[in-house]
Amino acid sequence: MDLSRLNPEQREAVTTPKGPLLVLAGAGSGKTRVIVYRIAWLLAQGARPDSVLAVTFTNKAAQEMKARLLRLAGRPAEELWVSTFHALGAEVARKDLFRLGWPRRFAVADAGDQLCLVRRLLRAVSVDDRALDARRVVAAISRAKNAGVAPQPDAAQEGDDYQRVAGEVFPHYQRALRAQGAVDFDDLILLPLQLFREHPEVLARWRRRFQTLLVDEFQDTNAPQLQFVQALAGDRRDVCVVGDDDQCIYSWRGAEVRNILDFQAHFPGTREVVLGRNYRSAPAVLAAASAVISAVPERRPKVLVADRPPGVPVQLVVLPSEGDEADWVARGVERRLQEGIPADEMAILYRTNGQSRPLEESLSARGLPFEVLGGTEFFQQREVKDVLAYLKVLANPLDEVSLLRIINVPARGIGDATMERLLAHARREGLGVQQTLDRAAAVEGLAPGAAARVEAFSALVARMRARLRAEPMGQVARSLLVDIGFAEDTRAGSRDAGVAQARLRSVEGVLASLEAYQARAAGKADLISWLNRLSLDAREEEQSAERGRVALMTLHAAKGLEFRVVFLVGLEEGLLPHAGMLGEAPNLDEERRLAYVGFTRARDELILTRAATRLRRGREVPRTPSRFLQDLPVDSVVFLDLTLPSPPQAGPGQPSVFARLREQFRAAGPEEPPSA
DNA sequence: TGCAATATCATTTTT
DNA sequence: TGATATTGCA
Repeated sequence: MDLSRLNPEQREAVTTPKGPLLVLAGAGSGKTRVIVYRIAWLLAQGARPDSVLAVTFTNKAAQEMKARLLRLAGRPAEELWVSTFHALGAEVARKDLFRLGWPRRFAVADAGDQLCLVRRLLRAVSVDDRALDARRVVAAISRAKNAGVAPQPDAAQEGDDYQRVAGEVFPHYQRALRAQGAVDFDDLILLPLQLFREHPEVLARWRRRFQTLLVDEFQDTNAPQLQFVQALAGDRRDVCVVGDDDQCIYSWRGAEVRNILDFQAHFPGTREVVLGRNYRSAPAVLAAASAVISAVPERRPKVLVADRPPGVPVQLVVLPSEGDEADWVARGVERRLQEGIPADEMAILYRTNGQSRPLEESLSARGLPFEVLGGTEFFQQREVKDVLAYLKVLANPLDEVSLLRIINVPARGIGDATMERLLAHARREGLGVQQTLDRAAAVEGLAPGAAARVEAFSALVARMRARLRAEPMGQVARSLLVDIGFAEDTRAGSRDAGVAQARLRSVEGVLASLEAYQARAAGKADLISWLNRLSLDAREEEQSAERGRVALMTLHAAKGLEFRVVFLVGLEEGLLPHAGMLGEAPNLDEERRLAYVGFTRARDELILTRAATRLRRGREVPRTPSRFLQDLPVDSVVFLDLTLPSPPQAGPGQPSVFARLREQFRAAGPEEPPSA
């Protein structure tokens, strides 16, 4: 085992004997390297590869880690279990969830399913759903579940309507999920925990299976995830966790920085190693990043020591509009490509997914190779959702949410009135929706024509399910879409032939992914596992496949990655830091950590941009520079103002740093101070 | 019931 | 602005 490429701290972390170990690793200090080497070292010490479990936060990180392990440790690494919390939870659930009353093949409800379900329940509970944002109800339910508390209807907190509504809907929500044989994302952690509690033999089995645990990005774990780790670790307590409190960016999802800061308390006797030498970033990048993060009050102060020769300074550029911003970034990408920097060594990062569009347009216009990572747009297209709903219905007869979605898509004469009667009948008779459909003729008050259409639909579904048992599922899916005239309907429904084409291409993408899975899984491919995989691990193919492209992604998605050149766009108030949801104060410290994560992705060059105006709801709105820019160290940053000259308006109460920026702008040429 | 015109209204991050 | 919900009409 060659440890010569590690520094003393890294070596200590890698070779610390078994037992609880906390590695506090600053950005770029070789965190992943330490985990990978430690695993290799454990194997060299005689650990069985299949007894080692490494947990990461995202699938991207898991794949990356696995690849590095294969390079370092060779064949044995194939047996290692590298997984995300949720994928691991799904695996535990898959084996034993039936003990808690779920069907053996349960489905994972994704965000869209949750939303539809909650909407339906809100209506059923007859809370006036108009005034309520179902998404916030979903969020409130999730928050309460992860806090380990059922949402309380008797709101002690009168202030929060959503908490009250969530409390009211929650029991129905849980019941409905289970009735559909489904679990949500939170359940993928919570239900295994319940299994562990109520069926000790299940826990014992998994403890026997995994002798050694390693967890990356531990600062982003929430309470149930910590419990999960504790449960698996047992008395053996051979747990190594790695993380950086400065990079905790998921507190909105219940992440507890305290999990890492109080690790000692959870695992007494923990050895601790601090990695503070930064191998990744040029000093100017590091200086900017440190300046921004050090304004966070509650953090473990740490100094990242740069280990590289000075590079180019960080650039901060102001442009007139978001279109100009995108163009300027695209030009920058083009220039660097010409200079020989590979496309996949560059990334464009932003706070929100919506910001990718102008960038995509500008890059396309120049014919530059890029890839948007992790965008949700694909799965939000109506056609994609419809097709997936069809497949879900085929896979899971209990999935009523999906059934209701597609029963009249394409329009087949089953309208609201018919559905009302069917659902009322089902409720009265205590029947499932599916059963009711099969015998629609028996439903009173239903026009014979309508009943016939319903039964025809029901027969279609039954026919497809039957074919699924004998034929490859990709083939069945295709023939289903032909049968229902999906393509024609899509074409008819969109004015523009090009748009229809694009939509059908998306659907083709879904089918292709299904067929790829089928080919990979050979004989034992089934629809439910594919769908669950899709929810757990969306877009896996694209992610690893695309090389040689500039990556576009959110700051959250960028965590754990690094690039030679990073463009971070939209450094404006309301965007970074984000304005948060109406009524809810944004967590400024978290936004700051997010900026820090973005900055520290850059190895050689960091380019920050902002636009003086941005289109918002079609209106051009003036923008204020991000407050984080005030903290940039002037001697590590060059400022560039590319807005059109206009009379400077010195607003009162401008922070003093803007005065300094203004000085620089004057010196640099055409000027325009950041507008207030 | 289905379609098209009109009104409304949005505004994070993700497993 | 552009996506979705709702309404009004055939």
